[in-house]
Amino acid sequence: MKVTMQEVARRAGVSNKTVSNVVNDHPHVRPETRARVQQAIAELGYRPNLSARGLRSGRTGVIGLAVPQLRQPYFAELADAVIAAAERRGLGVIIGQAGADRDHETAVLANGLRQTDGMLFSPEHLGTEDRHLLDDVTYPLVLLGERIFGGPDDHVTMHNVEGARAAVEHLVGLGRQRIAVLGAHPDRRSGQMRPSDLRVRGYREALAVAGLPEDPRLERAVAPWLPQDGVDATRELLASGVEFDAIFALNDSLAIGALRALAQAGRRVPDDVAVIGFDNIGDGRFSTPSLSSVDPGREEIAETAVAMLVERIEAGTRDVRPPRLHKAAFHIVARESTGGHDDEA
Amino acid sequence: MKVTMQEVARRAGVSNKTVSNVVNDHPHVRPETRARVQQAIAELGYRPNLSARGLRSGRTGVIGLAVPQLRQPYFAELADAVIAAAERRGLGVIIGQAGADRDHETAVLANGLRQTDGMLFSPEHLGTEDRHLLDDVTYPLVLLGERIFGGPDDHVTMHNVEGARAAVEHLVGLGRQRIAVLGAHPDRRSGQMRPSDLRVRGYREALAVAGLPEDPRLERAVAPWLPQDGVDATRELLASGVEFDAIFALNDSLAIGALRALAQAGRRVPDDVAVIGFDNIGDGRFSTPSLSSVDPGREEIAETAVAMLVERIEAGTRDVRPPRLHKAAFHIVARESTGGHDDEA
DNA sequence: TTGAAAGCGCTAACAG
DNA sequence: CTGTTAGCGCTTTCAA
Repeated sequence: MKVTMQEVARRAGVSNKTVSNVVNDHPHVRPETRARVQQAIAELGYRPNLSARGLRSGRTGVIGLAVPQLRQPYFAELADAVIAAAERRGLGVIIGQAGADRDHETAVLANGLRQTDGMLFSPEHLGTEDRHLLDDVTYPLVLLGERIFGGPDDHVTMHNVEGARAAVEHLVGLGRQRIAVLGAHPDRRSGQMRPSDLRVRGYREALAVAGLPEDPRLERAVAPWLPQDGVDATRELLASGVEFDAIFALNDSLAIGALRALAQAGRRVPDDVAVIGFDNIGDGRFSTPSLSSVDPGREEIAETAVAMLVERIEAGTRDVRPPRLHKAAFHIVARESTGGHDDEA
Repeated sequence: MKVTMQEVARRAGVSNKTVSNVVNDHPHVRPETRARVQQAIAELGYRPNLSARGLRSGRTGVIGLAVPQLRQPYFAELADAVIAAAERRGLGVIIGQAGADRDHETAVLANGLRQTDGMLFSPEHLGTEDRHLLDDVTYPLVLLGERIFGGPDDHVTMHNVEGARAAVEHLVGLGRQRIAVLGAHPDRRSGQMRPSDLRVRGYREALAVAGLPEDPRLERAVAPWLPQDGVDATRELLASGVEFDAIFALNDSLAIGALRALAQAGRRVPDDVAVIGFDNIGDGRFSTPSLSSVDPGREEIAETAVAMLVERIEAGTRDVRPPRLHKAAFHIVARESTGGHDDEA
């Protein structure tokens, strides 16, 4: 069942050092010796014990990824991309769900995920005011999203402001004048850098550029950002009686909820109301109508984050280099919900 | 940065054995000694090295989960549930994507996922004909789904035949007589136990019970089971000119594609065509119309699979006990696409 | 180019 | 109740 390097060495008539060299593709092994060792490995079914290797080398070959919940499509797709990026580098990925509350998130950050060389962390509840928690972190860490700023860690994020602005400009370009936004944060403390704050900022910038007035009745606060919340917010918007001819939902789940509530209320999309979301999750391609969105560059985010984490891990310590910030390229995906041509299905 | 048990022991004025006892909640430690050790641990910021523990104990405290792709909602939700179940037992989960092809799946099975005590494996391409691959597996393994039968491993799966039959009976109960099925396997080799084969069997059983004739034109082969495939299959069905008043899609992604294709073709759901899927993924609640489905008991599957794997791991060897098969309880969720009351949104 | 041997940090006998 | 000690399987000097 469990074969050790010793046994392979004995079988091949060499020392374990030589076996180790072969296993790790070190040079300076005579071809015939290598062949003999490889045969012994095959015959015995030897598989290196990664715990021992990890103990010896101080590396586990595994990175952690902490997200709020995998069942949210955005995070599932992100995890998919992260796993693929890690696999390309021969790394495994342990996924932790930091869950619904702040305490759980704090615990995940404090403990890291077990058995990993470093972690990618996408906080939902922790903010810049919790920056001090980062001081106690002893492992390489890359943050996803810009919830926590000012720490010593690398960040990989998206163009929240610019993407939102482009989304609203897209609506303006369709001639829409009364554009509602869904998903502003209920707690409007200043100085926050939550995705909601940034995307609302982009929304306002676009209005300003277009010379359209801001109307507080069009800014709907909702949290969290699940489809049901989109349904609720849209119903409230409809019930409020305020006129609107477009909705910018701060993520696609909200937008999908909005599509549903609009359909139930008999509003046609995009004729009566144009709808655009944010994230470009897979579901948006097949909703009815298909959903326009801001594609935030998920693959680029995953690839860059893993690359940065690997660099930090290989550098050995956490703060050798100044923190870096990478923002992935975004683009607008126009589908039926904004009158776009049905691009795919 | 890295504190060892030795240092904690020195600081607390005890031996490392005592520290070990404290860390692992072993009994027989005087409260005051325990307190002293805990204080030393806190002061030094000691964290046990899991590689060392793993090397010593032969356990890593991590299990593997191999699925085709995390971006498919069914697998994302399954992974979500598995991670939660594992976390309850203090275990981590490494997720591997066995991907699109058979070779990759074979490789994952052969190698296991690195650094794990055992694996949950949900094969998509491997079938019973590949059962011999299981002979070479040396780690505890629990299979999800019934693609591979006859090996020594535990299985956790769903009531594919019964669930499908119930779905079709639901449609029959609505008075539908011309029920199409989407997602039969293109390669109709006999003796296969693929989900598609089983669900088609349930479909036929329900027709037989209802006294409805089978019609090959109503059985549409499609693979894989992504939304686009549902769109394509539904378009072909429409183009074929065969009459139908209901669609049973073998999974929800296909069903969502079908809803889309029907909407584009101007067919009303459920008035003209009732639609039901299988899996009860989250998206179905918010599609337009909301999607009826068979809920396969995902939580139960995850919980049972993890429990079985833990048992196998603790038993030590792979074939101490005869293989077990667990099928989770299912139930029909009736939503708008079959004229059901809109239960949630 | 290969061998011998020393640990990595932890757990579990075994002693006391 | 607590200390001593021997490895777990691997990598890696240091020699040969």
